[in-house]
Amino acid sequence: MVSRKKMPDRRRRILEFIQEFYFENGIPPTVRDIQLACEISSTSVVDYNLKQLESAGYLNRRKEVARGIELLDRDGEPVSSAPRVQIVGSIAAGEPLPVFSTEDSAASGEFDTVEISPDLPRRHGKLFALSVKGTSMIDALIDDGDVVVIKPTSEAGNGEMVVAWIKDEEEATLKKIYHEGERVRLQPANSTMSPIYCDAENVEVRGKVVTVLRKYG
Amino acid sequence: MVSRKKMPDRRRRILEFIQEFYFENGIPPTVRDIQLACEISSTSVVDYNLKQLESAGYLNRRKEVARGIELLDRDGEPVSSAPRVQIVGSIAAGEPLPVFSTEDSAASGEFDTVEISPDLPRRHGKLFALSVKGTSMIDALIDDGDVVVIKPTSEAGNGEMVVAWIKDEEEATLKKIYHEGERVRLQPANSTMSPIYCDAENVEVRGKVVTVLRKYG
DNA sequence: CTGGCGATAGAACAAAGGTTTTATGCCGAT
DNA sequence: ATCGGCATAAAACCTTTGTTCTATCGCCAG
Repeated sequence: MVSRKKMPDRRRRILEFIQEFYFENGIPPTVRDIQLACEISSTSVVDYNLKQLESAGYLNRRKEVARGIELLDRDGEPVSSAPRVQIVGSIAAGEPLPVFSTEDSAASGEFDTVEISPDLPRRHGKLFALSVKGTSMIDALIDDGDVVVIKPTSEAGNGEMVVAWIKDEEEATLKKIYHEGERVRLQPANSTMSPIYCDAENVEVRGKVVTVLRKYG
Repeated sequence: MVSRKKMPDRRRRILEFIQEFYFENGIPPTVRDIQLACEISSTSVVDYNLKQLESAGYLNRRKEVARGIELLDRDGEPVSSAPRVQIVGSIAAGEPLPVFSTEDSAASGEFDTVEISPDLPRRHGKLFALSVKGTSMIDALIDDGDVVVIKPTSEAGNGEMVVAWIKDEEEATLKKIYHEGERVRLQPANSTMSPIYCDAENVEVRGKVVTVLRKYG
């Protein structure tokens, strides 16, 4: 994370223009596109400001490459047109959930990934995914082979679908959570199934489900 | 729609490389990037093939603009970074499905839309979506408020999840379809539900489910 | 006042990259 | 065989575009 504070009007205007241009054209603007749009008298001024923006962490510049500006998000990651999240493991009742530290997901690129809708990371930030094994989650409307996209968090409001770790059982499940005083109710999404009640101390929320991806065909 | 038939290997390779490059770098390749990657001896050959691809409707080229290649989908629309499909109506057992002509969906912009993963239109072409009302589809792992993304088609293989129109009943359902000689079995995804059997003549496939979108939180 | 610093200018350079021109090999149809 | 369309080549050509150099202006602390 880099400094993100006050910035000259013109610089801000340049940044906004880049975003707008990229959105409208699918390719980044050239230095001279920026110069024209922002009514700047010289390309060197654009270059100067781009360098500032780069060291402030707002963008990358590929050297000596036409349209080499690459916008970065607030984590310094490139704003890709097709964001992907890693499938860091699988989840199934009775089996332990793999260790997932939010941090190391950027490391090792040996995970499978799934493409997700671009507005998800915009709204929720860093995400990861779990592959669902078996039909044991069918009560939560989640089938074998589905992929659940998870936002890491240790807190969840009532009714949210969460990855809950039950310490006693060393077991992870996907359920709706309801806080009821000293205890926690883990509620399947299907009314024909009965809820599970646990001591609040015994349940640890690992993340909440943001979306489910199911592949047909 | 333009001709989409056999194409020389090299041409196909070029097209694939462009897609790959764009996906990996967020910007289109240059003529020389293509030349290098596809082991072509001259930029003019690349140019020649690009012109062919352009008139075949696979891409646009912005004249005299660096990295001016713009990929098109099979309807000739630019491949946007965040494709959206229209929610043309809702579906619920017992209620009629709204009329949806694949054509007019481009008209009137008064529909709600949902953002979808970019690779869906790449793979399936034109899509639309239906909002699911009520929990009557819960047997198919689809909850109230879910949105199903549909690829319009009148044919479906065994086991595919389809929007089926039952003529007699004037009713649309979301089920897995199995062709069994003279009749058709419409199978819920949940084993506790019984299949519906219909005369093959009485069932009309309107489209197949490509994905389900569910919003949490 | 004056040196330092951020921001702006104008102009020119040089590499990157789109386009064109001319020539050649490879068929399949006539 | 041979003519014409299709695909490939090699080499320039020239616009676009990233980069650099030098100079200026406003502001502020010392």
